[in-house]
Amino acid sequence: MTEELPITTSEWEVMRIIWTLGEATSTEVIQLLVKKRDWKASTVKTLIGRLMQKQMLTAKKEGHSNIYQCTISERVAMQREATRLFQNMCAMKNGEVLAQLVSEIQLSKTDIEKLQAVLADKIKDAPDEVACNCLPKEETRE
Amino acid sequence: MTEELPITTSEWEVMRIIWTLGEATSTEVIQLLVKKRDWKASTVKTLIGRLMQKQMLTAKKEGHSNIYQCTISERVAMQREATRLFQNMCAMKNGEVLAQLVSEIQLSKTDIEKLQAVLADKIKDAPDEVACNCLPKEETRE
DNA sequence: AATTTACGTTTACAAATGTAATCTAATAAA
DNA sequence: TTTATTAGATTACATTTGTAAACGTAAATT
Repeated sequence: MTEELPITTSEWEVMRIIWTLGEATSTEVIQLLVKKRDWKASTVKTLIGRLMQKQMLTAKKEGHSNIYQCTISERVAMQREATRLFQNMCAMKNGEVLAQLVSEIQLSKTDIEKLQAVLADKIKDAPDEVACNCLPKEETRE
Repeated sequence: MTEELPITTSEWEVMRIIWTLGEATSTEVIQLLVKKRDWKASTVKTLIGRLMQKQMLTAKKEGHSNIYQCTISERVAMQREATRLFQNMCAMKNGEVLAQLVSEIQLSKTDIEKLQAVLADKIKDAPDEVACNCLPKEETRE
């Protein structure tokens, strides 16, 4: 039973650091975020505390202090956010939005090739159009 | 100076209905959301009120009641959300996440072709890899 | 005309979030 | 060993969000 508590925007900053470092002490996280976000040390401590409660982080004691690790991979967390977002938006417009997004963000050659492969496969049984799912039922404007 | 107030998840439900209908009375929105989300009429009214404050909706008087319209297009709103999301996540992993996303969501043939065109163009000057931007500066783990 | 209903506005209230100060116990420095 | 510093835990507090009831006035019904 994986917990589904959402990670907030601020908490996300903390997670990114620990994901990237693999593990980290509060001091390390604080240093980086004080620089990046201009937060007070307390703020970062609070966020770490909340992430512990949400079980997004675990800590192993190292003398007096803790070393924190993430309980979920960055990939999985990102995937969840992205999927959740698109599921809450109009299915009919997802394609266009995605196209625009793809054109905006940085992608490596490898990323692009992977995307091309996925698309080449997907186009085989793609529908001619995707219906809008913004209204419940088949309520239509009369 | 377009206002940048974020639309919350609940408010988003209201917007989707009005976007789809083009314009709508509170009664219409209430009917649909009571059905879809099981909210009380009051709740929907509150959300409409907040969206008015955030200037995401405008109203034209029609007798006693109002007819609401969105001040921003669904496409643009979706685009913003999607862009904002990806900008807050690891640039290095965006590609993989996107690939997974593309494989999961519904896309029409046309959508796919559009994506393919974007990618074909983009691959020309794509970098070999995209750097992780989760840490500020060039702090590296020593 | 009297009454009920509908619609917009105001008020309510708990939980989540952003941001932080303070307290306490342990460790390091003097 | 006394003192200063650190690190985690507790408390704080304003704003936003989710969810809704109550209120006042215009409109529709009786």
